[in-house]
Amino acid sequence: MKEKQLAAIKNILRKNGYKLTLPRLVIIQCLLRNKDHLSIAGIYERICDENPGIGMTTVYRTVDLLLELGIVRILILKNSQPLFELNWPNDHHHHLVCRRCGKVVEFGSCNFKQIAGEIEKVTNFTIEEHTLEAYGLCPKCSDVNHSTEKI
Amino acid sequence: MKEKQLAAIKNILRKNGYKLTLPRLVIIQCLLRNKDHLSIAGIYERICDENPGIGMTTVYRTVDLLLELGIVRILILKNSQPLFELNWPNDHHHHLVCRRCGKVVEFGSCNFKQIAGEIEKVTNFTIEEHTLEAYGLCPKCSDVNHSTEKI
DNA sequence: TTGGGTGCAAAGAATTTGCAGCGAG
DNA sequence: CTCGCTGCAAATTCTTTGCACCCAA
Repeated sequence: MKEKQLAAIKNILRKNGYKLTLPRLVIIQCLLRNKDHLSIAGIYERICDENPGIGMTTVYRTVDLLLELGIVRILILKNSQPLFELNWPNDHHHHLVCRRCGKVVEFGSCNFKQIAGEIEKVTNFTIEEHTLEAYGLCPKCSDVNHSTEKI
Repeated sequence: MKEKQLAAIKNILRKNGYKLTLPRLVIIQCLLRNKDHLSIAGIYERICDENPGIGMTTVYRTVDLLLELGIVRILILKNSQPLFELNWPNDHHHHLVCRRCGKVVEFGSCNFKQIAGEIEKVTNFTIEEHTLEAYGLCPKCSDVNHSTEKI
């Protein structure tokens, strides 16, 4: 089933006249393999051992391309480099971030559409997309927090 | 009434043992004067003419301090440097950004609290804050868009 | 008076660009 | 074959740091 996703991505590249080169394939597979959200450096680290040839520059350029084609979504969080994740249709979700350990968890519920229309009416903007991030403490870090307070 | 706000900020600095220096005063007044959201460079540009002595480094350090003290809020948008705005209590709002011209408009409606509790229950996170940004086209850029399509 | 604050310059990160050679289509 | 893609290194851009001097409290 990852095959199917990979094939879909290959198709988008081809349809838009881009070549499927080895570095691009490696980077896409890296994103498919890691459900996590990876930074540029994170992607680079995970591929450079097995593919010593591929440089950081190529990671930047490939991720840029994938962003343009809508294959990848950027995630800009506080106190962190920009992160990237594959952007599947009908996979609308947002992120919950632990301000202590940086753990990122996805959540699906989002009732923004309920108010988007209202905002469009008031502002005359056309809303195309939105981002929503929540910050707090993950269960583990909440515990640490409590025990520190007891000291 | 800006006097009142300025006094409040001075108080926070004093209470936390920080000095109210000229550069800090100038930067705070710049933020009070400009309801817009300013980047570090934006703040610097607006103050450096009248205050040639103040360096970029001080703007970085002062904004960092104001962030720590909760006087200022950071706003991280796509395709833009981080922006900063004064952070008043009971002024919960979010931002609507034009993806073409970069115009930023504030909106107040936000029904996130309705689902925050639910997310906390499912994930065991403690949610402390959240950010919500909507992207689209402002009225002016929508028009441009239409006329270009007609050509 | 005195330690925190500042400016400058230099260091460090992060990202982009120029260009010659490589390889997918 | 050909032109898009890549790797390297250098250039830019953004941010942080070290240190001597300065000034608000």
